[in-house]
Amino acid sequence: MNVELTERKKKVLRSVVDLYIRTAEPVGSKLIAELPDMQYSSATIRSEMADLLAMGYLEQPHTSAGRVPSAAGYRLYVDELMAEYRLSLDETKSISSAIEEKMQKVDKMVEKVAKLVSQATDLPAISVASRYGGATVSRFDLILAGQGSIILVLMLSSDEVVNKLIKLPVQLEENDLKLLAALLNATMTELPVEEFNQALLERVMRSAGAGASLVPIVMEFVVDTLNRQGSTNMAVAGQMRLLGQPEYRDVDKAQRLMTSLDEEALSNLPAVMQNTNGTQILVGPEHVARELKDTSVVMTRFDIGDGMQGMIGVVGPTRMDYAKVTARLSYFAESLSKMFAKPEQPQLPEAGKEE
Amino acid sequence: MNVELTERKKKVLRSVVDLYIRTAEPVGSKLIAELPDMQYSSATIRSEMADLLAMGYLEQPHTSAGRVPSAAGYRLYVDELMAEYRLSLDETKSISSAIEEKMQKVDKMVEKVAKLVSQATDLPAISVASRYGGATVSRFDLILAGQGSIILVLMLSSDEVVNKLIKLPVQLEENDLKLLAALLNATMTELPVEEFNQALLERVMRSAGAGASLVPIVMEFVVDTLNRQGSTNMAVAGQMRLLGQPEYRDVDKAQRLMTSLDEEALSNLPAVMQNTNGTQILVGPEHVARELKDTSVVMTRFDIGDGMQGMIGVVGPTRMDYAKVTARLSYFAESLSKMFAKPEQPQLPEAGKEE
DNA sequence: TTTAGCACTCATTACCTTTGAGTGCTAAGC
DNA sequence: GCTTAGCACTCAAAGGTAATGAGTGCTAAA
Repeated sequence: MNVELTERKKKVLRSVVDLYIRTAEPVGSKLIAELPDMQYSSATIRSEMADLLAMGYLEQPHTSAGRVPSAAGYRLYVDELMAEYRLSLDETKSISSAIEEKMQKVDKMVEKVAKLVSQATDLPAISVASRYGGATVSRFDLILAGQGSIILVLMLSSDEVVNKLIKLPVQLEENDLKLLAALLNATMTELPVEEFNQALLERVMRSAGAGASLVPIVMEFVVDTLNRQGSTNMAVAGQMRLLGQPEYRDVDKAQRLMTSLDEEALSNLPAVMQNTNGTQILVGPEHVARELKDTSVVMTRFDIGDGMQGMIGVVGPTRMDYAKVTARLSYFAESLSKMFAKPEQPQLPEAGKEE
Repeated sequence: MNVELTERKKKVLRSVVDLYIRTAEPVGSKLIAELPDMQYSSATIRSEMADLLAMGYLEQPHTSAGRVPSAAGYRLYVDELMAEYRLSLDETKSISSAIEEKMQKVDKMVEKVAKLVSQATDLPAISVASRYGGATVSRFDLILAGQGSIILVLMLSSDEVVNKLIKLPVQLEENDLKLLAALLNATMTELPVEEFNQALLERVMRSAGAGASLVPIVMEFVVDTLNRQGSTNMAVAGQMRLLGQPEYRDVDKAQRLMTSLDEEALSNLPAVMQNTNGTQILVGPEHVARELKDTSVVMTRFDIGDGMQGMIGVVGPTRMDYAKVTARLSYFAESLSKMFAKPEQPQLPEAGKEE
């Protein structure tokens, strides 16, 4: 359809989007004409805007109102027109120091990241972490803990360590445990989840001797853990920030969007994870989702070590400050990747420091 | 001031509150007169209501409007007038089955409970868990995990088990670890957090031999863990549900309340924890908090085993269905207490079940 | 090709009127 | 002496109309 926009048209379009992002009000020709670096009169702007309207880049809420960017307009804006937003030193600093505070476990981390991103962008944020490879157990340990309690420690291929306290009616000796641990290590390490079946259970139990009654419990826990590992972990934070946006003064609208977030986001994101890995922007109706029409999503991937990848994103009105949001999100992703790249520096002896 | 209310006045007051809770609209004399078990005419009701107004139990938004309960009116209502709400079988079932799904760790649990409570009451909910006694380490274990990695396993006095993967540049033998573990168990168990000081560190390091470089790392982790154990854990969920309430159609109001929740709740709750341990209801201006005027809080304690106590509560408009909310909350608290009372039933061998 | 000018459109706002729910008071009834 | 019917009065909410003004489209001149 349209071959190419003239430079002037682009300039006008950019101005419209910029202004609309700032004010959330339809922008008129006069306003643009008064912009410092705009050398044409409002009449000229008017005719340019009429063209842009015809081309589908702008929309008109009603006859005598200013113009508003259409979805296509936003698309063009984010793809070509948008000025790079340069993060100020303050901004990078506050993001970095926020991330600095060590994140403990992965599931906790996901929540914290969501919260931080939401804070940094003043929009609702989503954070997802998921493993691509299935983890396996790389090592079993059994520790006797007194009064018939046993601690089961699993070390996973992902270098994570999980444990479970098992209270057994049976009395077991230190030696029984050693034997059982050896057996488990011999038969159950490096196995993907799928292979933990009834057959394996029976085979192992037969050789287990005194500790046989422990085996099913161990297996259940292993399967549980590996499944949990494989699953996706996601968190939403700062939903309330939507209310700060003028387009969601309508409570019903805000509510509808927010309730759809939990389920909706989930179904959308896998698709994105497989695609490009820069920052991705979904504008309005491009969504698969049903009623997120005047809503946009900006998201970025980041690397976590150990076979995991993460994604952070924000949700907001189509009229959001894409430049700023993108910049902050990217910086966030970068910082996170960096942080995970040097995990748990071989720590130098230094005690008593607290978060 | 007022000595006692006549039965009839009480009946009228109860009707006003009941109706207002249902409709969120000022209630007029005619409406009450038409109530099935009300044997007086609207004129009589009117004069009774005038009295109640004078006594401060009712308020009048404007001259020609119906009446609305005042804070004092709500207070009287929840203290004396409120009819017990009987949970239906359906309700108890859905609450129970929601809780049934095992909650893993305490911090995860807090969030889950908040979510469940919010769901059950359709209001924003808070959930807090905190330990009263300081935990101690009751057992140390060190496990060699290949490539210079060591797994440190702590068993706490609360029966929780935590671990940490330590990557050390130094190479340590199985035997070194055994010795170190024995040393740690001899010197660092049963100690409250406060005693982990520089002196202890130095003393232990002196006797540690080959594993000396590990000691500071272990200690840092221990201190960290014990502090975390002592700290309060709290979660807020379902903030968005506020928007469903007509009094918070005003977005600004909802937003103000919600932002104040995070900090405010924190400062309020300790006070309550120490007080009564039934269900407690804070009505409107009784709050310590600043701008929670037409907001009430209903909360209940519940027992977690192992030196912990929990609290669940909801936040909502003063006009909330106290009876229903209280009933559900109490049932929740009971179920939770019960669940924690029989933790981790000595499990019978049974494998392959998943959540 | 650009711009000034002007008639026109239409959402928003302000202002006024109407409506009706609900009250307070008084006088009659039980 | 309670209770209740009746009635004038109040006032928020709803509806309807007019004024306002931002912004447009078009035309004619520069």
